[in-house]
Amino acid sequence: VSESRSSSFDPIAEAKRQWTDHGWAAAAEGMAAVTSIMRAQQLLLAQADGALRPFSLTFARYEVLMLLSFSSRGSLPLGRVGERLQVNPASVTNAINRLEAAALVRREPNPFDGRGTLAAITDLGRELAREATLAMNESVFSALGLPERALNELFALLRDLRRAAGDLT
Amino acid sequence: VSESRSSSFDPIAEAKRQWTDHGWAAAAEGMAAVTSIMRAQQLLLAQADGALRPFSLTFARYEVLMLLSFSSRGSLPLGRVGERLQVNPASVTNAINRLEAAALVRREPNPFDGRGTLAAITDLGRELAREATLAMNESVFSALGLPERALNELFALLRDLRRAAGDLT
DNA sequence: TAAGATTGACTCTTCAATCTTC
DNA sequence: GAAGATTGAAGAGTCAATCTTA
Repeated sequence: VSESRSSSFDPIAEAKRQWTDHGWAAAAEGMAAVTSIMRAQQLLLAQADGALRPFSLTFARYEVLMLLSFSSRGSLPLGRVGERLQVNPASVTNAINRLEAAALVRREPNPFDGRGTLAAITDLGRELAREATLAMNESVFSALGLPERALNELFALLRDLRRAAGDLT
Repeated sequence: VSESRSSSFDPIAEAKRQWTDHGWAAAAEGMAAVTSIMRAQQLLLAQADGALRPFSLTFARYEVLMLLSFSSRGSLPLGRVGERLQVNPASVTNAINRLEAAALVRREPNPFDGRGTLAAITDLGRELAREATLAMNESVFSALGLPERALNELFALLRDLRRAAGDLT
């Protein structure tokens, strides 16, 4: 195995080596893949939150805002938001509370279900979502430093992983 | 574009379509890759925490324990733990507090630096780390449902991404 | 009885401020 | 003054319990 001659040390590659040395070779690839995903998420989340800070948004709330802006009526039942974003009902309540406090979203009663509540994006919310997306596209999504082909491969591999994990039905 | 005929609906593929429709095609692949990583991390973290629950460990604390068990002396300065795991000093303090409360780790003064503290793994910590790893290998790392070749590709792609993000020097 | 939403308790993370030692 | 570590406050996530309505 050749080591990159520049001072590059990868903790995950090191862990993989340890796994093999301890007789867990069969799980070493999976360990390395899982740990890589965890670390990449951490880095990307920090970048995203940084890009969104000027808009007083977090990535979680940005996702909610984009989901609403893409919905055909500009509003969705809170439960459906949680489904699509795969987060707890409690997290949705929290996110909508903050978005509502910032006047980016309004709560409305669900006309089809007296128990339900709709989250409806406001004009201000649409405007902020557009601006935030420009920032996200420039500072995060277009700044990953990987060629398009690699990004598509990554998407495909992770889609398989999500499918195997029971996500995506 | 062909739709899988079984009821498979992928929110991320849908978002990618929206990105293209809104004139953000140049960033669509990056958006899909980033969102995929976020979602995959969420799923894997839930699986990991589930597998570690019988041991009263979280993934964060499990990583600390493994790092210490692999270190040559069985102990490391807290600062180095944070470096390797890429987490805040405050998070390290918290994790070590819990591990110490469970008698899996002991704090010791750093003989080479009066300001510093070492985290040293105990025999109990080593034993629990071994058992937890068997569970993680079986329920998570070997249960991803992807062929070894795909896992290696995933690792390589994410290593490139981490490198471009300034991780990994 | 079940489903939609909210609340409160707890965990984990980050940030700013602080304390000790170099 | 700078570095290692800790503390307290705030954000965001999960879980269990609760309230209202179907």
